[in-house]
Amino acid sequence: MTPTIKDIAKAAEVSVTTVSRALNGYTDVNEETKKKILRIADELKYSPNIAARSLIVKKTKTLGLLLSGITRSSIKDNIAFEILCGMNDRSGELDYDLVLFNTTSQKQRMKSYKSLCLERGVDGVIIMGIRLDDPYLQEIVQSSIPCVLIDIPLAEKNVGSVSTDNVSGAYQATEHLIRGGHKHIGFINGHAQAYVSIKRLEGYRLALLDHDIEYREEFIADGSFSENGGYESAIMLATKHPEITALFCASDLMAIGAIQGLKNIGKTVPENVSIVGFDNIAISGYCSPTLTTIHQNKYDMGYRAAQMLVDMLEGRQVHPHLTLPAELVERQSVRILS
Amino acid sequence: MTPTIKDIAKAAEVSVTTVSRALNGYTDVNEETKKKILRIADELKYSPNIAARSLIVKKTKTLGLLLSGITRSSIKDNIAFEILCGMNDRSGELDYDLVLFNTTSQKQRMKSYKSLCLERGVDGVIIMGIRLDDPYLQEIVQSSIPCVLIDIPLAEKNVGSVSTDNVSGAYQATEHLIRGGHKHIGFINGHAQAYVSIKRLEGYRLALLDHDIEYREEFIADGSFSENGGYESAIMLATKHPEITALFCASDLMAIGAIQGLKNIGKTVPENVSIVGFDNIAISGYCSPTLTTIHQNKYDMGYRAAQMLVDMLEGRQVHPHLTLPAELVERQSVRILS
DNA sequence: TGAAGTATCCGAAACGTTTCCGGTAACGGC
DNA sequence: GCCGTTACCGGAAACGTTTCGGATACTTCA
Repeated sequence: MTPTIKDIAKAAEVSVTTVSRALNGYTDVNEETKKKILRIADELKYSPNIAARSLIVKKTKTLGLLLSGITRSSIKDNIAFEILCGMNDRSGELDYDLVLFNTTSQKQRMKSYKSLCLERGVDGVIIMGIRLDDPYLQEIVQSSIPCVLIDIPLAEKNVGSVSTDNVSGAYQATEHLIRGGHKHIGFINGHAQAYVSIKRLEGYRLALLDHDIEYREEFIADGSFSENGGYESAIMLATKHPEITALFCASDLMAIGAIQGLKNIGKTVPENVSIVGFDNIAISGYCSPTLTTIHQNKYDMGYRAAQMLVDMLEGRQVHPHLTLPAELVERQSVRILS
Repeated sequence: MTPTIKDIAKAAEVSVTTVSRALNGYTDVNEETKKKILRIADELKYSPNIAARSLIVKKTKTLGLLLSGITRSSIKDNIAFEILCGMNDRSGELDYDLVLFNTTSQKQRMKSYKSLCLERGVDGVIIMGIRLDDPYLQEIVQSSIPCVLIDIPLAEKNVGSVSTDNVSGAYQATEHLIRGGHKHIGFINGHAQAYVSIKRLEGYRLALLDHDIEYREEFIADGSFSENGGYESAIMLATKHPEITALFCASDLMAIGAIQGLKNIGKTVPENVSIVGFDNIAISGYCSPTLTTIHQNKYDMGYRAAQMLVDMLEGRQVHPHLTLPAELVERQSVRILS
C-alpha cells in the first residue's frame, strides 16, 4: 500500500489534521513539527491522493480537452497538434494537467457535454473543431462550466474564445492577389458550418469591394477543408470559369489539393493560376511550389486559450474574446502580373 | 449542486445501497425499482462522481501519457501527434480517458515518476520520446505501475513496448541504395541515447555486410534528429568524403535538412547524391524532390500501445514486445545508377 | 494573581461512492 | 408447522483528504 496522511500522522505522533496543515503550508503549526512531518513524508515517499482531495475541495487542477481534430484524418494539417502543444506548454507552466475527452466513440457521444465534464471533474474545458450545428454547442452555452472555444466567439457567461483575425487574414490574401494584378479571383472555402469560413468569406468580399471588383457567387466553392475537396473545387472552378487567374483557398490543405487539381487539367501554379492558402501548415513551406499563405499562430492560440481558461478559473478578469493577428507570408505560389 | 446518489435514494424512497446497485447493474434488485431508479437518475441528470468512486475501487479508467514530443520544436515531424491519434482512438473505444502529463515544467520535473502517476491516479502509463539516459527510465523499471514504452523494449514485469522493426527498416533503406548501384553510402543517425538509433545503425551495417561493402566509421554522423542537424551533417559528410553518392538518414526531417545542405554546396538530390529517409512524415510526400523513405505506421503504434496497456490492466495475457513492420516507400530522392 | 492573548494542536464531520454483512418476507417442500 | 431457499433491500463502514470549531498550555500585562 502507498502511505497515506494517516501513516505520517502515526509516525510523527501528531494528528492527521496537523499533517494536513503542515503539508499545505498553514502557519499555525510549529516549525519543528512541520520539519519533522515533511521529513517523514519524504521518507515514506508520500504522495497525496488527488481523488480524495478533490472530493472535498471541488477543484481538480485539470482541464478537459474536446478536440475534434485529434483523429487519423487530420494528420497532414496538424493544426490541432500545434494548438495542443501550446495548451500543453501553458497549462504545464500553470500547473494544470490536461485530459483528452473521447468524443469519437459512440458511447461517449451519447453522454451530455455536462456530464462528461462533471464525471471527469475537470475545472474547465477547451473546445476546438466543433461545428456550428453541433448539438454540443448548445449544451456548452447553457452549462455553467467555464470553457474557452477555439474559433467560435460565443457571448455567454463563463465562455471565452480565441481565434485568428480571419477577416483580416482573408482580406490580406485577397488584396495580395489583387495587388498582383489579378482581377478574377476564385475562392475555395471550407463549409458553411464553420465560423472561420464565414469570416474568411467576409474578408474576401471586403477586399474585392475595396478594390472595386465585382463579387461573383459562382467564383466560390466549398472544399470542406480537405485536400480532395480543394482538388475538385479547383478543377470545377478552373474549367467553368477559365478567366480565373487566382484562387484563394481557406486552408493550405485545400490549396495543395487545388495545385494538384490544376496540374491535372494542364494548368500550372503560379504560371497559369496563382494560389494563396490559409494556415501556414508545415507542408506549405516544403511543397512545390511553396505556398504563399496566411500565417495563423496556432501554438499561440493554444497557449493563450489555456491562459484564458485558468484566468477564468482563478477568478481573474479576462477579456472574453481574443483575436490573434494573421500575417501574409509570401512564397512561390502567386505570380505578380506585369 | 449537482445531484448525488443520495438525492436519488431520497426521491426513489430506497437506500443509497440499492441505488448504487441499480446503477451498476447488479442483479439483486427488483426490475420495478431498478426502472424507477434509472428514471429518476435520468430526470435529475445525475452523473456519478468519479473521484468518490475511484477512492474506493482503485481504478480510474484513465491512462497517463508521458510524451516528450508534445512540444513546439516537434511540430514539423508530427510523429508524436500521429501516435497520439492512435492512442486516443483506441483508448476511446476501450472507454479509457487520456491525461497528458507535463514533464516539461520544472516543478513537475522534480517529482518522481511514481508520485506523478500516483497523484493523478492513472491506471497505467504510455511513455514515448524518452532517452535511454533519462533518470525516469530507471524509476519506471522499478515502479510497479503498468506501462508501455514506445520504442524502448525493456524486459521488466509490468512493462510492455511497441516499436517499428528498425533494423529491418534500416536494412531495406540501405539495401535499396545498394541495389541502386551505390557503393559509398553515408549514414546520418540520430543520437547515441536513442534506442532506435542503435537499431537503425545495426540494420545499416547488416545490409552493408550482406553485400560485401566495407563499413566505414567516418561515413557516419549524428544529426540529433533535427532538420538543422541533417543539414550540417550532410555538408560535412559530402565535403569530407566526396565519393559518397548516397545518404541514409535516420529521420525524414534530417533527410530534408540534408537535401538543403547538399543544395547549399552545389549538389542536387538525386542527381549528385541519393537520399532515403526514415519515418514517412507528411512533408516527405510533398517536398521537392519527394522523399524515398521507410514508412513507420505511427498511428498503429499508438493504437496498439493503448491496446496493450489496457490488456495488461485488465489482466489479459500479452506479448510484451510488439514490433510493427517497416516498409520502403519509393519516391524521387534516389537515383538508380545504370 | 488573574485575565487575556497567542501558539500549537486535535476530534470529528464531511465529501460521494462502494461493499460487506446481515435482515425480512415470501414461498415451496416435507 | 417448520425449515431451507430465494429475492430483495438496508445499515454502516470504508476510502484519504480538508476544515470547522474548539481545546490546551504557555506567555504577557496590568
